[in-house]
Order: sequence, then C-alpha cells, then structure tokens
Amino acid sequence: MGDDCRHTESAQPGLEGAALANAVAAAAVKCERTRERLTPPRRRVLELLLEADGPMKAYDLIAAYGQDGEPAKPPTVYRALDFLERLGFAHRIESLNAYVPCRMEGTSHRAAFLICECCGTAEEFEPDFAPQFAAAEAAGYAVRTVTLEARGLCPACKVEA
Amino acid sequence: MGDDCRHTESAQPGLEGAALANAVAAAAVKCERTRERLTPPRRRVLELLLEADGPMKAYDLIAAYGQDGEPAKPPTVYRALDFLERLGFAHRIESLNAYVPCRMEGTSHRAAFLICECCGTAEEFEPDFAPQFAAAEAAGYAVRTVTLEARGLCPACKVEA
DNA sequence: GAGGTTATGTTATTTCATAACGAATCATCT
DNA sequence: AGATGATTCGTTATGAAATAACATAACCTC
Repeated sequence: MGDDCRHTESAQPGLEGAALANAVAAAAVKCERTRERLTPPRRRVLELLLEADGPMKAYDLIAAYGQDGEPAKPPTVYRALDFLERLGFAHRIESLNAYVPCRMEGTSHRAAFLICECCGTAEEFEPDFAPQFAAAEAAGYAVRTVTLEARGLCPACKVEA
Repeated sequence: MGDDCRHTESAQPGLEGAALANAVAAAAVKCERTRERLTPPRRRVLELLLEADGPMKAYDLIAAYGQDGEPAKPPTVYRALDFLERLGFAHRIESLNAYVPCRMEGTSHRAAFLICECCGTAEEFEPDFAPQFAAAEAAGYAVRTVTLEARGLCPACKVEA
C-alpha cells in the first residue's frame, strides 16, 4: 500500500515549524492540566508523529528518533507511544501496525479511520456508534473502547484509478 | 486478557464430533461450488479454529497443527488462514492478533466483534455500517472493507465484576 | 502427457513488541 | 534538607507475529 501510488504530494502533509511547535505546546498544556509529564522521549515521539505525512510504524519512529541519526531503543518508543495513546495524543491503527497523531481535538476516546489502500493516508473521523451498540448494551455488554478501520480508496486515488 | 478471569466454562465452546464434522463438510460444499480447494492444511486449520473455545493465535494453530504433536511450519498455517479469510470461513481479529471461525452464515464480508477483555471471547455480530459511511462515500471515499472491534465486558463477566 | 496454474514444504529472515532490572528523576512529607 | 515512594528511563535480551524466497508436488485442461 502506498507503494503503487503515483502521488507525489501527500494527502496529509505533516506539521512543520510554528505549526509543529504550537501542536506540541498545546499537548504540553494539556499535560500540565492533568499533572502528566511530557518528558523528552514522549515529546520527541509526538513530534515525529506530527511531522510525518502519514501513519508511522514503530520502527520508523525508532530509526528517526535521534536528531543525530542515532536510533532509539525499542522500549523507549513503545513506552512513549503507550503514554501518547493513553492521553489521546496518538492512535494506533491496528490493521497497519502503525501510529498517527490524534487529529480530532478534544474528543472522546473513540477513534475511527478511513485508510486509503493506495496512498496510505489515514483520515480520522468521529464515528457515531450509538446505534451500533445499543443492541449490544441491551444484551448486557459493557463496551469500553471501539476500533473502527475502514479501508478503501480516498477521493484522490479513486479518481486516478 | 482471559488471564484474570475466574470462569471455568467457556462462553463459546468449540465444536466437537458430529457438529464439527458438519461444519467442515458445509465448508467443503461451499468450496466445491466455487471451485476452490479445501486441501488438507486448509481443512486442518479450519478444524482447529472450529474446535477452539475462543480466538486462536497463529502460533497456537502452528503448535496444535499435527495430530501427533508435531507443529506446522508458520507458512503452512498463515497460507491456510489467508485462504480461509478469503472465502469468509475465518476472520482475523486485529486487536488480538488472533483468528476465529466465521459464525455468521452466508453473510457479507463485513465482520464485527464484541471482545470480552475478561474471558477473551469474541462474539461476531452483523453491523449496519450504512449510516457510518454514507458521509465518507459522499465525500468521495470508496470503502472496501471494514474492521470493527469493540472491547469491553461480556454479560457474564460484567455481572461477576 | 505437455504445459500452465495452484498449492505445498522448507529454510531463513524480517518485523513487531515486551520482559526484566538497575539507575535516575520527581513529588511529597516531615 | 533528607527520607520515602512512585514514575520514568536506559539497557540488554528475548519473545511473538509474519513473510521472503525458492524448490517440489499436485491439479487442471487441452
């Protein structure tokens, strides 16, 4: 996926410069409010996710971690990802084994994605699960988290195909 | 998950004896109709999935593969799983890295699961995605497959907690 | 039965993720 | 300040999940 795609520009360019700094600063503020610590490794992994043009694999993050080219050790990145997911700053996309920064400001813990099988972008959207799970909850289930990943073609790749 | 669960009986016992044989035979019939081949390794992996009390990991299947206790080689099982998924006889649960036999007779390729974080069972249900993706398709997306996995507590474990 | 297609067996490797443990940092209380 | 407990981090090592590559065998059909 993304390999046979003729696009040169990303459908979802990463943040740079001031926009990146603002996004990181916003996360730092949120952390302060909840007494959570945005430590250097956590901040660094968040930066990498925000800079990226699409979902990042864990070992991509590991390789890109050091500004000097030195990779991180796997636990460093996985721990940071756990933290970022816990606070809602990042999401794991199960069907890609990859991670994206959260792009839905201040919403619930429910993440849903439209994943383009051509260009590899993953667009987050806000699902409405109420009708889906009314039946389940009526049957006695207690739903805690939901993973919804739809795969197909984004508008740009669909036109191209 | 499933580790801290005090249940002794499975919420979803696997098939045995005649029921198992019937299920496998039904799959064989479907294969014949579409000129697909339910070869020995494919049949064996399907049996293992049907016998199981819950989602099976790939390496559980590998270990259980030989009736004599001999494990399979990984590609044997992964290829069989690809086949079973392609024909709709099995589903992969992304958030567990595990596989279940399809329990929804003759339905679409849409699978959705309610996964109990206590006892580990995964109940398949038939979701209605139309409302979810009307907006996406209106925006130009071509949705091809959907993965929906809800995690929480099943009725039995919820009562117990 | 020749030739193309599909499936299998086998070896090795790659990719993804976590266990375990000691050292460092931070918050809090006295 | 110093003791205490909780988090976080760095590091080594290992475990778990999945695939690459290629040779062999079985199947179809002409």
